[in-house]
Amino acid sequence: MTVPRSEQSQTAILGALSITPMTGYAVREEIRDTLGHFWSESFGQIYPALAELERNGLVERRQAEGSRSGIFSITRAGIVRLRELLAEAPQPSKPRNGLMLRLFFGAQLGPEACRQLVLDAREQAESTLMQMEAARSEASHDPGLVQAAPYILLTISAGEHSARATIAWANEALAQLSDLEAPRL
Amino acid sequence: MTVPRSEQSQTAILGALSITPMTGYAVREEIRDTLGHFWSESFGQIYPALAELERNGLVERRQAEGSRSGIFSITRAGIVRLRELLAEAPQPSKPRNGLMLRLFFGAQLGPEACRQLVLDAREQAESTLMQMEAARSEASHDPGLVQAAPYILLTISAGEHSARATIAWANEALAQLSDLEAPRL
DNA sequence: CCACACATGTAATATGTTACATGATTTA
DNA sequence: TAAATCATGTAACATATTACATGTGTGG
Repeated sequence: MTVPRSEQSQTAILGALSITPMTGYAVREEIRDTLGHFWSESFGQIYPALAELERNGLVERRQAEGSRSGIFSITRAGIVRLRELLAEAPQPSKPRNGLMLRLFFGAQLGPEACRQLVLDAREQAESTLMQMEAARSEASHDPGLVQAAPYILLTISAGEHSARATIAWANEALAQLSDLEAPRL
Repeated sequence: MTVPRSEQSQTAILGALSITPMTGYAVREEIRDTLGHFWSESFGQIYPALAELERNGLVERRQAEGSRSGIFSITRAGIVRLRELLAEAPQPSKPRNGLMLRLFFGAQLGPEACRQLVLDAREQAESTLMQMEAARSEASHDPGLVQAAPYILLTISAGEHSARATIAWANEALAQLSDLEAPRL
């Protein structure tokens, strides 16, 4: 029995290939562009993982004609494995929120710097919100995604809720930081 | 120049010690109990990091009298270093949200299992929300935290916003999953 | 033809968790 | 006094990023 070799990466990769066959390079682009807000994989994980998936017969590699690039597609066994992996309980990732760490010790950092951190966070959330809205219309209109669209929209909705919550929090936080900078008369 | 040796861990540890001196064991408990929702460190990081901080004169270790346990306290230089570290831009952590990964490929997993995942997420958010409310009254009333309280409350508020957003999203998602299970007549 | 994106892979490094070993202190 | 908790540390393992090496295809 081989070591789990990051089942999480396998799940993401098999999932990407369950949509359509593609190169390893494209798998990474796909994950970055569509799952980017809640998942990430680097080349250093993707290529070894693809090699192992191939050894285990979960994906197949075909040379595109007249090209050096290999197109990976998921096998029947790969689909079965993907469903197994998805059915496992999501392992809670250890949180590492640099913004919150800084604000928690904000008394050391001072209100000015904290204010700037919150402004940055709000800006980023606003950008995320716009990207989510773009992704929403994309997912709704792509005819290749009729099966997957309702589920993908669930994740987009989560991103929107999260971004809006961040913006609302940031506005409250900025008001409170102003009170700290200019203490009550 | 020594390798960065995870500046992030140093920040969290120096921050904890900036509140009050304590043992390495207590540092970990403190981080888990008060920063737990957005930060985590394991013993395997804390003890080596404390040893290096000591070598660099950023913390000092004193033996508690009649005891084998060492009490670490932050030095003047440690405070300076902490402020430097806090002033650095928070490095965005690569997201790995197992719930979203599963929902994204929910078409493979099926609506039933997705529904259960969302129910679990909602339950967890409700639990978080209660813990945040408890933390809020604790932080407001602890006389040792008068300086830090306004900043700590900022992070608690963020946790509350986030948890409420998750609950609202989950309710929407559950409604949409019901539609999928019982298709329109 | 030059720059850039596509494509694959490995090695070095960094980061992080878990299990283990060890023993003191506290509490039931 | 037995069990649980406090306390420190290390080693083995697991995970992940980055830089590098290498080459192909494509558009200006």
